[in-house]
Amino acid sequence: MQTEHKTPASLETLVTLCKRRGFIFQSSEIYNGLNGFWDFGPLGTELKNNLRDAWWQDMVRNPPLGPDGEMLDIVGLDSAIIQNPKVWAASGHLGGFNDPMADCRESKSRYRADHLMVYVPESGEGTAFAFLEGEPAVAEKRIKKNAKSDPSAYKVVAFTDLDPALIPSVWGPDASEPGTLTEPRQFNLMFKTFIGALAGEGEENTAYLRPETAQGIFINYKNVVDTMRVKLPFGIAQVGKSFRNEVTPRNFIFRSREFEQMELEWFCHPDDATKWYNFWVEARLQWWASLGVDMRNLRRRDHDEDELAHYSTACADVEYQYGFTAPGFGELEGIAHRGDFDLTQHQEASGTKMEYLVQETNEKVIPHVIEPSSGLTRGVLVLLNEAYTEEFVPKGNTEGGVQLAKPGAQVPEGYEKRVVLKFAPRLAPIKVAIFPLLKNREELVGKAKDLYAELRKTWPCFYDQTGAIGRRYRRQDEIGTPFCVTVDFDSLEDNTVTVRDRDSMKQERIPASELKAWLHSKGI
RNA sequence: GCGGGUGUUGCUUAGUGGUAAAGCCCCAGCCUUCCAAGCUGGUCACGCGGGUUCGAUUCCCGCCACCCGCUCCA
Repeated sequence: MQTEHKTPASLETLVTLCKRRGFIFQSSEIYNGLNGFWDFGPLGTELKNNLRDAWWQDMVRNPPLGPDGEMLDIVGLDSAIIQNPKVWAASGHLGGFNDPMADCRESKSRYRADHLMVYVPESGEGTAFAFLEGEPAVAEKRIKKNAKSDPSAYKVVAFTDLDPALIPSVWGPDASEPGTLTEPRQFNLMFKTFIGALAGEGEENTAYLRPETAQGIFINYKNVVDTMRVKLPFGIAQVGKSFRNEVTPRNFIFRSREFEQMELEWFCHPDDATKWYNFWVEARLQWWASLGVDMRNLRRRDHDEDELAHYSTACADVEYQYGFTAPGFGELEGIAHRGDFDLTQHQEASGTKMEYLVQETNEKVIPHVIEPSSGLTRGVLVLLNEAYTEEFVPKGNTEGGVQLAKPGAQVPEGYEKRVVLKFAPRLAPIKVAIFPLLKNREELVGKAKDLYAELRKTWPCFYDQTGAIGRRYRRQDEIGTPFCVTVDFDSLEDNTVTVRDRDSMKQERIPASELKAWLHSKGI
């Protein structure tokens, strides 16, 4: 059945709901928060774990069948967050991205500070004129025109060596007045730390929090090949935290400085790499759809050649129409064809041979790598976006059914608004809620608690006896609990219970003895 | 990092140079035989730090966080 296409929820709506219902909190909130960091509350933790477990189940333990219907071999890994800094030198994360940069506030240009030179008046007083190394003409012209002076009255100083107090009097290369340049700043996005309790903050003690989980896989590639009897092609998967010192964390948990990734590195023969690349792009798109994400909100976007990263020969993103990007799309997962870049880099930097011997042909190859790299944190945001639904439901009963609320529409006469998170049952933080119909009847309460004690052995459950039954249903709707079980007076007679479905709001009477089997059949 | 905006309880709002009000939510009690009912009571807030002032949630400064636009996203 083709369902109506929902309008994406605004970010503000989601942030508010997440806080109110215990999904996601601002990190360090009681100390005014910390930009770019978020804490997962009780329900957010369950949701995130469920997404992670679904990925692990569907990628490592029971991956999809390959392009020729064959079973794939993928093994798991959990590498350290802090690795030898040489890893990041070899991967390219350190080199070339570690230079101090200066911005021009006016022209918005960004300069490598070590490429900027400055004409400073010998007297030390007055405007100084900056120019790009090797292009002093602009500055010399200005000295004559604006300072009515001659370059010989100036000395040339590197911008990086300039007294910071003089920066406000520096005239940038393409500014229309002095004082628009910022102080040089480091732009490396890796978090630095220092190893050893007594260690100083010297270069020799510096280490980095990993900016991606992928490198932990590459540096263990040989260990896995030597111990796990894997044969090409095979995959190594890892889920874990990564850290990037983003210039601008934005959009709730979409871009945060601490986040989680779910990454697969698929090692294959170079001749087959294109085939596997295409396979994984399609497989990953399908996987998100299998979680109940509306295909109309997903799309594949192939990177243009000029936006490919230095390591990549092809890359496609799985994009999602987030509320804050709509009608556009934002990245959810990237599938990169990394070629043999990483293994070759580590082979050269470490001296460890990364070749794989293909027994059948006695051929030694450095495998090529296809990397489906997915954001677990972003995945949670997608699930929340996708699940969030506003509906109009008839007051007092459910006979009139439910209808999707249009943004800004008035609630129709006789209806009221319901907020419901329509998570796939597999992903819902709480699977079953158990209620006694009334809390002032001991028999109902006792039986409901017995049921709760039994069900919580198997599933995350929630017991609630507070308020009217309808209120309790709505509370569960708002956190996405797929099933509510109510013990009523009939239950005392014939040992049946009612199970109320979150989406249809319909009830079904089930013998208590069959409840577990019934719930299992619903995919929770 | 730059520019603009915002900041009163969990949420939505009111208000004031003399430390704050309401609705919803939440909690407790009563009631209630299935979809946010009712009654009674209750908890909870002026983002943080300075300054001015006898006194600041209110005025000023700084900071922090969030939102929008740039920038960034290897």
